[in-house]
Amino acid sequence: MKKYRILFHIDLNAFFASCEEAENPALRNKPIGIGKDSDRGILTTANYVARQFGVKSAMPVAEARKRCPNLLVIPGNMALYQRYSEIFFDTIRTITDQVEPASIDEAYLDVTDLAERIHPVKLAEKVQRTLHEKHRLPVSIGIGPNRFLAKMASDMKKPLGITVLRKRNVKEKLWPLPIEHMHGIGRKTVPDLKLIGIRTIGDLARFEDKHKLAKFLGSQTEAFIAKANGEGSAYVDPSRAEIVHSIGNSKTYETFLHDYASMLAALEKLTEKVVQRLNKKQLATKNVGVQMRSAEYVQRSKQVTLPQHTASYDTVFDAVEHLFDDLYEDKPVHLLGVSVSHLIEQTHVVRQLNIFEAKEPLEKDVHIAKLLESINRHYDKPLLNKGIKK
DNA sequence: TCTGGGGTCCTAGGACCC
DNA sequence: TCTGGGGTCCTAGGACCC
Repeated sequence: MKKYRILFHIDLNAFFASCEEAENPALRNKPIGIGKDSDRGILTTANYVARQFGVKSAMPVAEARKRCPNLLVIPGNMALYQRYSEIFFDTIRTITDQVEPASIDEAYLDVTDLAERIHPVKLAEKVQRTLHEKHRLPVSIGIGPNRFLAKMASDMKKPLGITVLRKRNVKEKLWPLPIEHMHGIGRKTVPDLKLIGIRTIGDLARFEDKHKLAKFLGSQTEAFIAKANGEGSAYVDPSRAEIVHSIGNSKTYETFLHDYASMLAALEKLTEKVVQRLNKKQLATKNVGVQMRSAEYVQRSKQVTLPQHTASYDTVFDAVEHLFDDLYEDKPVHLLGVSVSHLIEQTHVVRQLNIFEAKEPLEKDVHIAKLLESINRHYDKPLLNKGIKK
C-alpha cells in the first residue's frame, strides 16, 4: 500500500456553453450565456468571452446584457449536455475505472496505480488534449494527494489548466486564498468567519479557538480545519453517483399563479415529470414533498412519509394534493416543486400487503433493502462527515 | 443584481419505543 | 410518584454546490 495517493479533479470549463460551441462552431469567439431569455431569467453559464465582460453564472440576464450588450442568450438544452457529459465520462473511464462523478461536469479520479507508469502531469495533459481536440471539451485538471487539494487545484487555472497542489505547497499556494474560495464555505458563512478574523484559508488553518469556530461550522469544524491544512479524504468511490437520494422537479412561474385550480394543475404536471423520472430509473419512493415559494420569496415546504414504497402516479399525486392543501393560503405563488426521497430499487419493493399476509415480511424486506443501501453507502469510506453519531 | 433548477447534507425538535 | 437515558424516525428549514 502506498503512503499517499494521487487524485485528479477534472472540471469541464463553462460546460453548457462549451457544449453549445462544440455543436455550433459559429458561436466560438462570441459572448454567449446559457439561460432563459426573460425578465426573470438567470444565466447558468457564460463562456469565457462573455466572462471578460464581467458576465457570470447565476447572473440575471438583464444584468448580463448591461455588462455585455452583444451577449447571445441561448436556452438550455439538458439533453445535449447529458450527451456530452456521457462522452466526458466515457473518455476518462478509458484511462481508469477509478472515476467518481461529482456532478454532470466534474469527476474525481484515483490515478495512483497509473502513476507508476506515466507521470501524472503527462497523463493529465493527455486526457486534456483528448477531450479538447477530439470532443471540443475544454477541461481543467487539479492534481493532489486528496480530494480537497485536487479540487482546489483544478480551480486555480481555468480554462485548460493543469495544476499540481502538493501538501508541502499548501502554505504558499492555498493559505493566501480568500476564505470564500474554500469549497464548502458559502455566502452565509463567510461573514461569520470574517467577524472572528478569518479572511483567508490560512487564517482558518491556524485558528485556535475551535469552540468558537464550531458555532459557525458545526460538526464540520474539524474537517474544515484539516482541509485548510491540506489534509482530507483521498477515497474515490466509483459507485457513489449510482445511488440517487431524491428526485424533484420545480418551476418558477413568471406570472405568479393566483388560484388554487391553476396551482393544482401545475402540481399535476410536476408530479408527472417526477414519477416518470422515478420509473425511468426503476426506483420507488417512500417520501413525497411539496415546495412552494410566495411572491415575497418566502419558501415553505411539506413532506410526508408513505406507509410503503411506491412508483404509482396516483399514490404520489394523492400525497401531493394533501400536502398542498395544508400549504395553500390563497396568496400568489412564485414557485412550485414536487420531490420524492427515501428511494429504493423497485425490485426491492415487496408487493402491496393484503389482509391475509402478515405484516412482518414486508417490513423485514424493506429493512434489508435499506440496510444494504446504507452499507453500500458507508462501506470503506472515511467516517468523517458521514453522519456517524459520536 | 433581485434571484433557475437540479441536487446533497446537516440541524433541531418532537414522537415514540424500550 | 412526576420522571432517566438511549435510540430511531419524521418533519421543516437552511446552507451549499454545479
